[in-house]
Amino acid sequence: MSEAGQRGVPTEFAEQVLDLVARIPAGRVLAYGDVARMLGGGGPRQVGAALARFGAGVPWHRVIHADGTPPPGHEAQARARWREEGTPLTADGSRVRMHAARWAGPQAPS
DNA sequence: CTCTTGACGCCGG
DNA sequence: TCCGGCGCCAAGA
Repeated sequence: MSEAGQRGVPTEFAEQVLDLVARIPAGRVLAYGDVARMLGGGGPRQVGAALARFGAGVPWHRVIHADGTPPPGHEAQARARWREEGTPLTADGSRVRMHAARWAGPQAPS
């Protein structure tokens, strides 16, 4: 009841994913594979699965493909948010400049 | 226990 | 630059 869209019970790995994604500063992004590596487990697919099921309460639009493209089924939503937050985008604004927008991690300064 | 699926990533054409 | 195929790992049926 506190959270909507949450199906079933999240695994511990899923909770770690949500926690890290919630810490990503506005205007910055992480790739699914980046999140998996920072948590030190599973793989990019597990991160995507966690966000697909429990990502309703976190800025999931800050987690994208390694090449800077948004997740299927939410391209328009993600692009709109990037524009709002001033995320570094390509000239056409269709994808994120990973090299510039990639968040260093929870320890790195903003 | 086995098979299929999936908000991915990388390489080759 | 775009498209397709293969590899990885865990959850679900």
